[in-house]
Amino acid sequence: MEKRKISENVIRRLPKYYRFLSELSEKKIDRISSVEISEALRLTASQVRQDLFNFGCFGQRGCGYDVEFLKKAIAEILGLNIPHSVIIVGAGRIGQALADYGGFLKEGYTVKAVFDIETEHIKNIKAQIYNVAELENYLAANNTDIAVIATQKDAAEEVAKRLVEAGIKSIWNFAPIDLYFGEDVAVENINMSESLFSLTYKSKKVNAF
Amino acid sequence: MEKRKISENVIRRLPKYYRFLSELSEKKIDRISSVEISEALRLTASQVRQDLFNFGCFGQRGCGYDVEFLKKAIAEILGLNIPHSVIIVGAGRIGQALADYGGFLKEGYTVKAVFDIETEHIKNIKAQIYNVAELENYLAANNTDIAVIATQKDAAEEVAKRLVEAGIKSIWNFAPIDLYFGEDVAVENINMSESLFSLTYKSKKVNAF
DNA sequence: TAGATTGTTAATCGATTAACAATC
DNA sequence: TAGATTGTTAATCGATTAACAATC
Repeated sequence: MEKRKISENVIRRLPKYYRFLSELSEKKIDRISSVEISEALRLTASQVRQDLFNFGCFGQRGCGYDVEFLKKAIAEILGLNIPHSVIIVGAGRIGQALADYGGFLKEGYTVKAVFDIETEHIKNIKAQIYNVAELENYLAANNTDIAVIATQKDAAEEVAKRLVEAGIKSIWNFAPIDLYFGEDVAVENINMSESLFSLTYKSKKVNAF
Repeated sequence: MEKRKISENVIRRLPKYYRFLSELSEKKIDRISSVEISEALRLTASQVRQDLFNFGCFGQRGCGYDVEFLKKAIAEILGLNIPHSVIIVGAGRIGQALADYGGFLKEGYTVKAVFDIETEHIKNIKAQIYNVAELENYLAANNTDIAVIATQKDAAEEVAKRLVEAGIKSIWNFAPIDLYFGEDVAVENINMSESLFSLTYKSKKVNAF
C-alpha cells in the first residue's frame, strides 16, 4: 500500500489530525497550513508535513491544505470511509456506554450485538442482546469487523481467545490486560489503570515545585 | 529528583512493569530477570534494564530482581505508595463505572465525590454526590489530588478550566478533546475515538493479506 | 514577479539495542 | 571458581527537526 513503514507515533497522530480537521470543517474553515495544524496540536510543522507525506501529497504549495479534501483523505487512510460492524462482549457500564455512544455511529461504526453472561439487567440499548454462549454462532452467521472486550478482568483473556478463534481480526480491549495475538490480529488496549498510574507519576513531577 | 529526563515512552512502560510484578507477586514468584520481564511484556532486556536504571539500582547482578522489592520500588516511583483523593465530574455511565471500580481503590485511590448537573438519576454509588455548582466550594474545602472529567464533550472544556482555576493539578480526561494546561497541570487524555480510529487503521493492514 | 507554503532530502537528536565489565 | 545477570557505556537506529528547492 504505502512505501514506508508507518510508525506507531504516526498512527496515534492521524486521528488527531482527523479530529482537528473535523472541527475546522464544522467552523466552515476551508484552508489550513501545516504551521496552523502544528500549533493547534502542539507538534512541529515539519512533523505534520512528514506525517502526511507518508501517505501522499494532499496540499498545494503556497496555499496549504484544503480542509475537506484533507479530512476525506485522512478518513480514507484510517479506513473511516467504509462502515464497520461492531459487537461488544460485556454489558457492564463500560459496555453499555459504548453501545450507546452516538459519536461512533456518526463515523460509520454500528454496534450490531451485545453479549453478556446474564442479559436480564441490560436495558436502554438499541443493539441486539445475546447470551455470550451464542458468541460463536453469531460470529459464524454475521460478518463482524471489530469486537470490543468490556468484560471483567478474569473473563477477558478467554473471551479474546474465543473471538480470535472465531476469526475476529480487530479487538478493542478495555480489560486491564495486554492482549496480543501476533501480526494477524489488530488489538488496541485501553488500559485505564496504566493511564491513571502514568498520570500519578506525572503529577508527582508537577507538584514537586 | 532523578538525574535524567524521563521520556513519555518510559512513563508508559512503568505501569506495565508494575502490573506484571503484581501478577508475579500473586503467583508467589520472588525473583525475576530482565530477560523474563522483557519476554512477558514484549520488550528487550536492554530496554527493561535501561528503564529501571533511570531510577536507580534495584537488582542483584547474577540473580536478577527481587519481585517484592522491585514492585515496591516502582510503586514509589509512580507515586502509588501514598493515597490519592479523587473526584469525578460527570456521572454518566463512564463516570459511574469509574466511581464503582474497586481496582483503583486497591491501589490507594479513593473517589470522594461525584458531580453532575443533575443528581437524581445517580444510584448505587458509594461516593458523595453533589451538584456541579458545588464544585468550587467542595474543592476549597477538600484536598483533592485528581479530578476525572467524564462529562459530555461540550461540557468538558469548561469543567476543565474550572478545575484548574480551583487549583487542581491532575486531570484524568475521558472527554474526546485534548486538554492542555501547560507544564503545571498533569493531564492524561483517554480518547476512545482516537483509539478506535487507530485500531481501524491497523486492522486495514491486517486484513490486507 | 514576490510571497507563501508544500514536498522532500539532509542533519540532528533521542531512544533502543548491543556489548561487556562488574559482581552476585 | 564458573555461571548468570545486572549496571552502564557505546553503537545503532529511527523519529524529529531543519532546510530549501519546487511551485502554487
